[in-house]
Amino acid sequence: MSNSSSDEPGARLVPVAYGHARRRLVDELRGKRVVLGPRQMLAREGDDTLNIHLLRGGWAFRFKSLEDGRRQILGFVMPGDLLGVLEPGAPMFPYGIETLTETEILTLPRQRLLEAAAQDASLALDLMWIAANERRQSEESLLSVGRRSADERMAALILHVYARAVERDLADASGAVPFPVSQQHIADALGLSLVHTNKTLRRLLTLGVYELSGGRLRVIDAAALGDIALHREMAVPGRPLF
Amino acid sequence: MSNSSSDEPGARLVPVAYGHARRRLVDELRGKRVVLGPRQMLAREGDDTLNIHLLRGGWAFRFKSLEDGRRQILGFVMPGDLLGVLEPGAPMFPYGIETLTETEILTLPRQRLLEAAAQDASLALDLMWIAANERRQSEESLLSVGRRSADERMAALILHVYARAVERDLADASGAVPFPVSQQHIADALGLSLVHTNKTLRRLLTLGVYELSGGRLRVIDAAALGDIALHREMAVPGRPLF
DNA sequence: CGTAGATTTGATAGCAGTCAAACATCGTGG
DNA sequence: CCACGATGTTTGACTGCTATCAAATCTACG
Repeated sequence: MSNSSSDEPGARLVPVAYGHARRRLVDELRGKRVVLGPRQMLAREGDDTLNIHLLRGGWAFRFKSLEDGRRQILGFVMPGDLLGVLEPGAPMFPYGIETLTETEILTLPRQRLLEAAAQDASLALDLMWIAANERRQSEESLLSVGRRSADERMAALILHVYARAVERDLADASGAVPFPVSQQHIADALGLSLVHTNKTLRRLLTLGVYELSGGRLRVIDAAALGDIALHREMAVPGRPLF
Repeated sequence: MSNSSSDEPGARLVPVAYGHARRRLVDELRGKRVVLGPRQMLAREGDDTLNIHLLRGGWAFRFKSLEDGRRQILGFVMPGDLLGVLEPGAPMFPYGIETLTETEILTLPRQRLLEAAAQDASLALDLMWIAANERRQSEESLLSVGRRSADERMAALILHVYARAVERDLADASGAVPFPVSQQHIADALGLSLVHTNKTLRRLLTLGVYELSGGRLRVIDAAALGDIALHREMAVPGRPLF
């Protein structure tokens, strides 16, 4: 990932709270920084849950798959997201994680994190917030995949990813945000075939409501996309800053 | 919803921990017991999040819908489940809740619950467990709806609902559990049309792997259903008992 | 340049949706 | 006890959205 400054990547994401209790906590938990290249598996379905990862820079995605290879992308992961299994007692990852770009990851021993949360209600509440928020996002996807047409799903995905990226200050001056995915990834996120995804993307493109090229996405007409998607999603404020 | 004994309904669900700290907590939070008939809206999409509900008896479902009426059922809710928005800062319900049977509900003031969690890390961790577990279930559904065929989805749903109900001791002597839903509900849960749901249900029925009638479900051949669904889902132990 | 991966397009197939209507079930009222 | 209406289930006919197949570009890059 590219942070032009010499700052630790991702640091600007947490301008206020970083350096607060969390910093100490992260140090005490003996997190380890790791840098991964693109297309690396951070976790496979069924892996042990020993570690929890904090994505400091770069993009990845979470997915589940069926034995015959069909794959469903559960969500795209961007800097600031937490990756791991929070339920104490769950021995295995229920999903896999693969990087899309070079990523910087802070790996924490899960046991220590959960123990810390057992001592610190505010940390536990933060983790609860995260889990609850991810459930919300999953359920938004479930609505899309279950009940929206291809066009509608695409519009909803574009809006969702864009809003989330903007929220995290990933937009450049022109309003474009990174979205380093192939059409195959989009297809797997929407439950569509690659070919149909391409045709859908192309059809929407002629409407001039968004741009997607070179791994960057720009929403031009959010209202129009919202109309297409029959979409009225609202982000929840108050995300904990790690 | 019938407990022949004079016990408080649902009490047998928590044979060990009930009467523990949770009981006190529930009392202190000034929860109110409410009984609702079938087909009652416990919450609508967009409702304020003032209350969190604990389902003590009966069944309900959570759903999201699009403006034109299409509806996606996010999950079926059975005794012991918690219903509410955990993210502090979220003002509105992102989904609706409707009862399927007569239900008994313990309604808690959300603010008090969250405040209590902020004081009590073990409570916060329990809530985190619940949120994380619901995310897991949503994502299992997402895989189904996104990548499984109608037959596969149906098999996966049957297995999932059955396992969850058995886990909560809802099975009778014959191994049947309550599943008080219409085919329309199943259709909305699977992202299928009513007609196709009927045909799918009927097709699977001829295989003799399950029975569903009179609002009760019995799995006859779980292995066969698992093969159909390409399914290898595992429940996580350690659910908090409220 | 040559090769691998990604995008695009056209043709065809099929799973699931839609439409329409018969049939079943059940609670209610005459 | 049966008629009636409302809700839910079942079937058949037809449609169509999306998948699949095949192949032609396009792009990145060693």
